[in-house]
Formats: sequence, structure tokens, C-alpha cells
Amino acid sequence: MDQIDLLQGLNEQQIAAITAPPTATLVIAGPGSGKTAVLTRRVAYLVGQLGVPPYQIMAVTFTNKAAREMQERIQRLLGQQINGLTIGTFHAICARILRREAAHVGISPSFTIYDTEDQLSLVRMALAELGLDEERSAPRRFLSAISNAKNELITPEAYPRGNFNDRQVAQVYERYQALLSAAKALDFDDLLLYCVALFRDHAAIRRDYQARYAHILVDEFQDTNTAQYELVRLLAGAQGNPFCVGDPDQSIYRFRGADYRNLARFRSDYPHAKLILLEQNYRSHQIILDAAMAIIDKNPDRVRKRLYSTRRDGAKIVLKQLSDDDDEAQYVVWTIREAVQQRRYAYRDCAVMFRTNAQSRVLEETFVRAGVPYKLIGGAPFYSRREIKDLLAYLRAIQNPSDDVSLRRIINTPPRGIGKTTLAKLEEWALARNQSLSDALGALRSGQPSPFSGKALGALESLAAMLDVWRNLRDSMPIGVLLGDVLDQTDYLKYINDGTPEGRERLENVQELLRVAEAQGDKPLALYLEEIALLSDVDTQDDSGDHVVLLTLHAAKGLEFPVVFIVGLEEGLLPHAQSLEDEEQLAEERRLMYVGLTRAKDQLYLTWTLRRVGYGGGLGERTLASRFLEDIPPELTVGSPVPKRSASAAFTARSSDDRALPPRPAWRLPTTSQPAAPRPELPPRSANISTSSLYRSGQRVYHDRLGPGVIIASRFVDGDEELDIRFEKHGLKRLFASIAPLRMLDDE
DNA sequence: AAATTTCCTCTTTTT
DNA sequence: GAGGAAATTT
Ligand SMILES: Nc1ncnc2c1ncn2[C@@H]1O[C@H](COP(=O)(O)OP(=O)(O)OP(=O)(O)O)[C@@H](O)[C@H]1O
Repeated sequence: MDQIDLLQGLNEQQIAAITAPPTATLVIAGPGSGKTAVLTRRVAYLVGQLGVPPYQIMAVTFTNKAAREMQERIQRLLGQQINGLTIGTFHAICARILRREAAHVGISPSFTIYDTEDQLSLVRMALAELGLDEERSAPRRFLSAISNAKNELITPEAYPRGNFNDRQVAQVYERYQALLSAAKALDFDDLLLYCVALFRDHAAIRRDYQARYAHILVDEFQDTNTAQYELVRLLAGAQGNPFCVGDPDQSIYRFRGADYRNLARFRSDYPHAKLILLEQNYRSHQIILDAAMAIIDKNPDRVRKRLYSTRRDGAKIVLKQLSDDDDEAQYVVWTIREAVQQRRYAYRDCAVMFRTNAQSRVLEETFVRAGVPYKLIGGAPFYSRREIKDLLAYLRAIQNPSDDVSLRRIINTPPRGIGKTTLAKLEEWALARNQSLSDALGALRSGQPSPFSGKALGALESLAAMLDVWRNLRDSMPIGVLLGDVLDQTDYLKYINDGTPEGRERLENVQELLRVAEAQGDKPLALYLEEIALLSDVDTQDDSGDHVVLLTLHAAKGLEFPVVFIVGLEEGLLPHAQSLEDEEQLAEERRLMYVGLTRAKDQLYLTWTLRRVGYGGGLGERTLASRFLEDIPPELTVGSPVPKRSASAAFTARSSDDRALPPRPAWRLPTTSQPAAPRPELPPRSANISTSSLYRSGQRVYHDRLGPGVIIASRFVDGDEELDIRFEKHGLKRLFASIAPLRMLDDE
């Protein structure tokens, strides 16, 4: 096979980056400028032109899928198979290193990787042990505090204890780590943390790895957190030549500790680093780029970048205001179908992006009804289904007898007569014997005196017997056979297939899992479990097949599509309600919008609605167009005018909005199931609700007893308006507008 | 003592 | 529209 000329068709700066001499190098460039392309070609260049052995190269990508694509791309560029490259996400690479070096950091080489759900259940246990379980939302809050600390490399001992809250977190953090360690498990953050500790505390090992990985390349560097940054520095060494590419305007993972200032930090840690800027955009035409620039330029404290494309002309951005989320979904589906019928695009050229996963539901329903093929990325991925997690918990419990979280999950699933009391007793007994639940279970079988009644004892013993058999078979049996045996012995299929349609679906999911497991052949169980644990949402997406792609804005990072829809451009959604308070978070919402816009090659559609159905159903809340829409120069757009937020805030009657829409929009899909009346109209107005639309989310109010607060949400229940209000002193309350003694406060 | 049902809160983004 | 906790039934 012939090698493609690596530098053909590239611009000067791109070539400079690809062929940069081996010193620390930082490529900062806007979207679509070929950052990923450059990084990929540099790897190919190192191997193909400079003769660097592949095993000396580590390339870090943001997802496993990106890693796979990079590997393939490099092989295509070089015209041959290349073995030995280390390409993967930080987490995957760290997991691999830790399996090998476990002993040096005091962990088991067969550690289990805990996901967020497992983490939460550990936090719950920790809280219960410490007697801190009063609040319902506490576990999540503690977990996020703990995770933030870990991302900053702060150990439980080093956690600040300045105030009561800190001291509580520190306590829980400490217990949480102890529970993890007892379960021989690591959470996602630990993968990074232990790797950093490994290299920081063991000079000899560090030198070995530094010598091996002469070339370290990192994509999406703006979304690294402190632990990841530290890892790069430790692995590269002070004299090393890390090659990092990123765009500070595309940093969108602050919530999990990412900090785009790592780009600046890199420059100060490597003062001699070569800085390369790529200026030309090869993805989008100028209209899209002008809009994107207009959005991002409003962010404070940034270096302005010009985005330049040789494609000066292109379709204007289509803005579309819809009456509600149903209409929005129908508009999207109709528009895509039109484009495909007219042969302008294939389904796979189109992507629909949204801020929150919850928004995908309405879209999915509409795609199904219209018979338009689609693939949803993320959301409720296969591996997070209940039935799948149950079975994986069996496998994990077989693999790792210390894994108490998994054992608790399966101990009475399917129900086998082991209830709360028995579980509590078992826990107490195990604790007294200083054993894991599984080990205690095993001890039970050998006739140890125990506190259990005959019935409970029988149930426990039979589970213990099964686990014993499986553990003995583990290494001699392919995963598929093992899983088949678990299904047989536990009668799991009968348990989930209850005759309902949901039951059938669960059954199919399990059968699918069995097929996947059987396809693993003789792969060690531990490895299979690790792969599953580190799967990301985009990873499960295969690009073959012709379907529209539905995905969150976060998942869209790094991707590109000819046609992009961004839906739900409303205040409270984008920017998200949770981000409105904080300047930094608001800036990140803006970057999210920017990332979305710059995914489009040819055509952008931006939609928003006047009313969106909220959580509990009902008629939904009124919504306002996103502030970001106002920042796009009108000459770049066609379609609905963007309503001024200040003006629309003065609306009091909702009916006028609804009448403004054509009674039967041209783009409404004919539906067989619900022909004439497409969706419930608003209830007839009566006197007692004429004042109701005074309240909208964001409005500040004063309650005679509860004091000042802010409206979070409003919906209609039995003709009255029900308000969710967050009071400064009393937290979230749900009140009826008609009876609550409320006054509105002026904004600003 | 276990199983089932009802209640109730919470709902951003994810390796 | 889930998932955990409490209440209720078996
Ligand atoms: N010199 C070039 N000539 C033609 N096409 C190019 C050139 N460089 C990059 N491209 C194309 O531009 C597109 C964007 O490239 P790439 O995804 O590498 O950009 P990026 O900077 O990583 O983008 P983002 O930051 O948005 O992820 C790709 O389709 C790529 O093939």
C-alpha cells in the first residue's frame, strides 16, 4: 500500500505544527481549523517520516471513539497496519497503566471501576454510617464535592476543614475512600488520581514511562482538569515535548473540573513551548462563522480570534419560533425529510442538538411517528438499563468478591427472600468478622455459627453456593457461557419478562447483552468489565447506516455535520437555569452554543418555542427566546424575528401568542393517529386565572411570611397556577398563586 | 419479615 | 418519569 503524502493540501501553519521539532508545542486554534487532523498527521509523520517506534507514542483523545478513528486514520495515512501506539482517553490509558502497576500504589490489580450510580450508593452508605442521612439531595451534593476535590488532587487528609460543611465533606470523603478501597474498586477520578500518585511518588517508574513515551500528544486540551494536566506534565517531564492542541472557546466541561486556563498554565510551565495558531476554517462557510464569532465575542476575558473561511457564501441561518416542543420536533422532522426527499442531503448528514437529554424524548417520538431513521447518542445508553446493570453486577460480583456494591444489587434480585433485615444482619456479621459481604456469605456455607433464621440462611447459602461455582468457572469459561449460566441458575429471564411490553423489551435487552458477551470469546472477564465501564456515550455510536443523529451539545464536541439543528434555544435551557447565577457558568453556556454552531458545515437551523412541557406534564410553561439569539446579526439569518426579551416579558395574555401562529402550519406532519386536533388547546380562560401569567421563571417575588424568592417554574393545575419558588431563606416551596400572599419585585 | 404499592422529590452537561 | 423511601399488604 502506498503512503499518502502527509502534508499535501495543508496550509503553512498546519505543516509547521505537524513537523514541529521535538519541543513542547501548543496549537491553539478555533473550530474546524484542523486541530485533530494535525494531531493525527503528526503521529503519522513521527512514525512514517522520522521512524519513531509506535510504542513510544501516546495520543490522548476525548472519547474512545475518537481514539479508534485516529488509529484508523493513521493507518490509512501510512498505508499499513500500525501496532503498539497508545491511543485512548485519559481514563482508559490510566486504567491500563494501573492494572500493571497496581502494587506500587497499594491497589488490587483486579480492581473494579465504579460508575456514578455505584459512587452514589457508596456515598449513601458513608452518610448512613456517619449518621448524616437527613437530606434527600445530600448524596449528590457530597459526591460532587468529593469529585471536585479529587479532580484537584486533594486527598481526604488535605481537604479543608474551615467550616462545618467542609468538615462534613471531609468526613464523608474519608469514609467514601475507605469503602471504595474495601470494595477493591476505583471510581473514574481515582483512575487519574492513582496514576498521578504513581508517577509523582515513584521516581524510577516515572523515569521508565518518560523514557518509553518520548512523544505525548493531547487533543481537546482546553477540557483537561488538574489531575490530567499534572499527568501530562509528569509523563512528559520538564524536558519533555508534549504536543497539545485546544481551543479555549470550546471548553465545556467545567462541571467536571476542566479548566481552559490549563492552556495558559502550559505556556508558563513550558516557557519555551512553540505556539502555533491555525487560522483558516475548513468546515463551515463564512455566514456560520460570523454568527459564531458574534456569539463568542460577548464572552469576557478572552483573546479575540478571527474565524476565516474561503467559502464566503452559503445559506443563511434559519431561525424558527415554534409554539411548543411538539411543533418544534415536527418542524425538525419535516425539514429533514424535505431535504432528503429533494436529494439535497442524506439523513446521516443531519444532526439535532439539544442542551439536556430530557429534550430528546419528544424528538424521538416524532421521528418514530414520521418513520424517519435516527440514532440517539447517550441518553439512556444500553449499559445503564436496569436489567443490564443487574447482570453486570453478577459478573462484577463474580470477578471481585470484595465488590459489596454489586453484591447488594444482586443479593435479592431476582427476589429470593433476602430482605432488609437479613441484609442488615449480614452486614453487621460481616463487619464483625471484618469481611466483605461476599466473603461473609462464603463463610456461612462452611457452617459458621450465624444469626440467621432457617429460611434466610437457606436463601443466603444457595446464593453463596452459586457464586462459588461461578467463581471457579470464571477463568475456564467464556464470558457468554458464564452469563448464560447466571441467567439459568437465577431464573432471571422469568423475573424480568412479566408479560408486559416493557418486560418484552427488557428480555430483548438481555438477549442482546448475551449476544455481545458471546462475541467476546475468551477475553478475560476483568478486561470486558473494564471496557464497559469506560465506554462513553458517543463510543457506542456506529457511523454506518443512514440516520439522523440526535445528541447533546456536549456530545457534539469535535464532530461535524452538513446540516445542524439546535433546538430549545430558550432562557432556562440554553443558557440553562442552573447556570444563570454565575458569570463563569454563563460564559460556559455561551461556549456551548458556540460549539454547537460551529459543528455545521452548510446549514444551520436554530429553533425555540413559546411554551415547553415541563417535568410533571401539564400544559407547560411559557418560555423566552434565548439571549444568545439576540447576539446573532439579523443580516445573517432568515425566518422568525427574535423576540426582544425585555418586550416579551411584558406579555400578560398567552392567547395572543398562540393566535399569532397559523392555524395549520404547512410543516405540520399529517398524523394518522391523531388527525385534526394535533395537541390539546389551552383551557378556556376563566376569571380566576386571568392574572396567572404574571408569574414566569426568573421573576423575583416577596412572600409575606417566607420573604424574598425567585420563581423557578410555573404550571397550571386545576385551573390555578402552581408555582415553584426558591426562597432565599426557606429553599424550594410549591405554592398556589391564588392563595399565596405574593408580591412581585422589580428585576435588576 | 418480605413483597408490593404509593408517595415524593428532583431533573444539566459526562469520563 | 426515575428512583429512593415510606407505607401498606401478604
Ligand atoms: N488543509 C485542509 N484542507 C482541507 N480540509 C481540511 C484541512 N485541514 C482540515 N480540514 C478539514 O476540516 C475539518 C475540520 O478539521 P478538524 O476536525 O481536525 O478540526 P478541529 O480544529 O479539530 O475542529 P474542532 O475544534 O471543531 O473539533 C475536517 O473535515 C478536516 O478534514
